[in-house]
Amino acid sequence: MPELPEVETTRRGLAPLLVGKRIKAAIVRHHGLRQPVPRNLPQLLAGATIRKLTRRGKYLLFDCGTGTLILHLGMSGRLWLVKAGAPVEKHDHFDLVLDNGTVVRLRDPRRFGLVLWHPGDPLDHPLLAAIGPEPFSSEFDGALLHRVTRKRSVAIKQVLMDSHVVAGVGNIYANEALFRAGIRPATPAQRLTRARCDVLAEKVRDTLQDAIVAGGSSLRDYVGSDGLAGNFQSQFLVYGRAGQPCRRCGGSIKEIRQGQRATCYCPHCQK
DNA sequence: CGCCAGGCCTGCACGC
DNA sequence: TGCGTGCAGGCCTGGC
Repeated sequence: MPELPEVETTRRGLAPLLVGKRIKAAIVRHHGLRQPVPRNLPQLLAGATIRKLTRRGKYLLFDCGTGTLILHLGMSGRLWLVKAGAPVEKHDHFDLVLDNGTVVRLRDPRRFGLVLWHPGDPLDHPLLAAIGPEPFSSEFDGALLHRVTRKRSVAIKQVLMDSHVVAGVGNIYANEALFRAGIRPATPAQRLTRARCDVLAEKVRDTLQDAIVAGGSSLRDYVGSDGLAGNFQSQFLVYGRAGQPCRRCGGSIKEIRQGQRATCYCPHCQK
């Protein structure tokens, strides 16, 4: 499911409902996520007040004063608010029970998500410390893309999806941004000129921004924290459109595989 | 049955 | 030897 726009949509939907609220209890129904959920998490969270809800890459960070609850939605995770007593379904692995009669619920069928605790500054957590700059920060620009690609022969699409280069860009938005930039996904990264890196950085930001405005993309079962589906998928230019006409030139969108991931592009518009 | 799916970490092989 | 880089595999369930 979620790349940066979906995580940010979730954050924006939940933050006003959670910040300042007190956690009555935390319920872990399944400890077997990508990493084990800490056994003592309920004790750490009970009685804490949520001070802030922020995001770093695809990680959600709940500032609880004494430490931070770190949450990742993996491929199939969804986080939303339900009323206390709402029926629990098969893959509802984690609940934060608030003292106002609502519950923050994590559902994650594939269990590639994470629920972790970190005392102190969450950005020091090993999983977060190594992440590249936020795409909307001034640190991420064409100069950075140009610098980090100089010695890399791997395809530019795989560089975009490398979270150590830039945070939050997954398969969908890498495909879409490359189309907007007019760059072939298989282009060896080191062959991009500085000018093309400038365009690409700009298009990455534009694509993510447009997706956030649309409330993210809803594929399969993803819905936002408010239960509403995002609709950026209706604006996809290439992702999932193999064999369909390019919205710009009318030619046929092509699909290849890169690193076991589907890549879609227009051979005419992307060089 | 096999293959595919929005993520991302680890370990290994390789070349400089 | 050490480092960066580039792959493949693994973690899971569900849908086609």
